[in-house]
Amino acid sequence: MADQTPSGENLLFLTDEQLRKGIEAMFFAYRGFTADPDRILEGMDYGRAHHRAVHFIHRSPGTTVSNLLTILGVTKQSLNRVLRTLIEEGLVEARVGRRDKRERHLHLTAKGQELERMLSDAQRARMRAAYRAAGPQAVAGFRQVLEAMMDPELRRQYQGLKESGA
Amino acid sequence: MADQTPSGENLLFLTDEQLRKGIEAMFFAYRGFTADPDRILEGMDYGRAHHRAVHFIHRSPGTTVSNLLTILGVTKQSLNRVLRTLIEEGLVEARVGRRDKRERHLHLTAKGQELERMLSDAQRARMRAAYRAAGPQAVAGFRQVLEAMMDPELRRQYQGLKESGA
DNA sequence: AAGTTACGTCAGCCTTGTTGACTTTCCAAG
DNA sequence: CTTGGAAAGTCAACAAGGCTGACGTAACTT
Repeated sequence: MADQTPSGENLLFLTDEQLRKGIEAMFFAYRGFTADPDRILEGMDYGRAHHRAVHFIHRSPGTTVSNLLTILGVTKQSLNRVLRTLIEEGLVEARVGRRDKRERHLHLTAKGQELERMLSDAQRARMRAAYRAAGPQAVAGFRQVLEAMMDPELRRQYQGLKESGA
Repeated sequence: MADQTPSGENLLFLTDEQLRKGIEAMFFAYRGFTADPDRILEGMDYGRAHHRAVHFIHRSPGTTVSNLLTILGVTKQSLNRVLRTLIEEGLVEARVGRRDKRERHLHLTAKGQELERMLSDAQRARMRAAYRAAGPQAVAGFRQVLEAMMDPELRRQYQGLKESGA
């Protein structure tokens, strides 16, 4: 219960300096994280917002617009602009719901899947390299800390995506 | 050298599914990461870009404009817009260089430090909670993976920031 | 004296986010 | 069967924060 080493554990990893380094690590790593897809997208008519939509439609085929809205955390006007171009250009198909005809169920077309694969190949290549360099133990820690950083609401969204994997 | 379990190690953490979960974890965690400062900033005249500038000026007092440019990875026009308002509103002071009078050395004023503290307190509180929940082992892994994800150029920038820690 | 560097600035554009207002469609409950 | 509200789409306007290109000035370097 003492102020120092409260549970006999070394708490040096909770110093402000360590926390600041963690913050900066997130900042720089996120830049790397988005760099490859951004590079691929530039020149095409699409951007990061399209990538996100395509990713989650791939991830949960048949998802509805409002589902996607919740996951992406943007307004429907914002999402709609993105979705409209994806549909117009034949990357995404919006099927009217069978049960509830107000809903649109979103699917990637062959062309959409092709783009998704290009983007996620690039992004996974970087993740794979990082994972491999750091090792399984580090990867487990990485995932734990990231999960703990999420808002509870988002954490549930995240965990709800199929194949939660331990 | 076989295709399966190449080094006798368990490589299940490198499956596409695991990599995708990692990608999604980054996405959702980054939202949490920026949420608190964003909340504080909204309503003020500032945004995320101002936060970043203030953070790195605090971190490296006396840094020059072009230094900051490199770290933030934006154009000088973009940074200038942000820096101008920070200087006008008395959060940042730009001192003409003693040795090289072309350079401007950036410092936070008392008012600037006050904002920096508000923002970083909020952001560190979340990091601290996440670190505490995950434990020191996990934190080490977290940092390792993030470093491995950075572009080499950015990794050097990151490591160059004082108090590298381990 | 000439060239280069650091910084600032004007103008204009793009992407991606926001509000607010309104319509259409459709399910479900009274 | 009507009606209330949810789901989706759309128009308009705006803001933040990126970008490019073109210039200007002061100061350092060769």
